[in-house]
Amino acid sequence: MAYEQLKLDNQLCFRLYTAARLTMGAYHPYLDPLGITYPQYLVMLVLWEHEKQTIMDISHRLQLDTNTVTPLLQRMEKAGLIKRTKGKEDARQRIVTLTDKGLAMQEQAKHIPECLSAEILNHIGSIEELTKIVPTLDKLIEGLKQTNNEH
Amino acid sequence: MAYEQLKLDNQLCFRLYTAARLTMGAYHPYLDPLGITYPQYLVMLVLWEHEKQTIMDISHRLQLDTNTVTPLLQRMEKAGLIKRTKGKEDARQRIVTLTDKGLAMQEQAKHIPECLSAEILNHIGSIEELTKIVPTLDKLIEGLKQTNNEH
DNA sequence: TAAAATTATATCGCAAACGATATATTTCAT
DNA sequence: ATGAAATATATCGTTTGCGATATAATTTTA
Repeated sequence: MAYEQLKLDNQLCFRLYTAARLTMGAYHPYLDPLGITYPQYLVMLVLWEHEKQTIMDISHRLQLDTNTVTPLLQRMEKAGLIKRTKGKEDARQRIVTLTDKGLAMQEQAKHIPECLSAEILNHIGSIEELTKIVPTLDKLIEGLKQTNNEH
Repeated sequence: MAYEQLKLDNQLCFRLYTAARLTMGAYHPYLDPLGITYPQYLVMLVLWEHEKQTIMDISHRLQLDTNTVTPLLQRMEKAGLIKRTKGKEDARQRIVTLTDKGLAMQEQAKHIPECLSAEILNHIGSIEELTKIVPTLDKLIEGLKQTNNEH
């Protein structure tokens, strides 16, 4: 009935879309106790790596536009995880820093990656198989950044 | 500063999340002329494969809950792409079928997959490398379905 | 140096996702 | 056959994601 290339099972993107959503779902049991969502967890990862960052830094790092990141950070500020202060050198910028609460959360979060790995390992056999696809995903991401910039 | 395992570059999920979003972005130039979004495109793929489906069928196929699919289908019905009729045997069910407009869209859409492939190929070198990760993604997805059902 | 272009962030509106809850219909148990 | 459990779908509320637009500060250009 349908064209072969239009079948759902032949769509790489559908797999990425589904894998991404289900993986975020798998984080739920670990992030709920911390009171943060998966995108907020990503922001925390970025800030735990480098304490002081502008909105631009964060949005570049996460490949998200500021119209997504700004409200995200506003909610995180309201939750007491971060502070947003005006830049001194460039007053357009906002400097984002962790609060004590945000910094302390790192200790509670440090086991999350291995918990996730263990849980997936239970159902999939080998983690090596997953690490093997990382370089391809990175290439794809780099390629798509360019593709999307052209339009 | 940060724990090694908490670094963003060590997160598989972040790659999936980013790859999925950027891929959806790459569909934009092709889906905009059709007036549909990427999730709506997925629903069309499902319906082009099997004309008559219940909400359950569609949501199982796309791994989405009905609370996502129902509003999606309502918008698609308003756009004149599908019809939703009460099931005759089981009145709880809704049978979703394509309108003429929805069916005709298949012709306009049939080149989209190869356009996407070509575009990615431009920036990444080989499509084979991408097809190689498909079995791993499928295993991951199956594993995550189970993981998420346990909680 | 004043106007124009650029840059950094914010706001708005809409479409997804998804947890929680509600409603209607069917099936099951007694 | 009737009340209870299960099933299919819908609704509500919140957070994301993102295009479009606005605002404020900086840099560039004439």
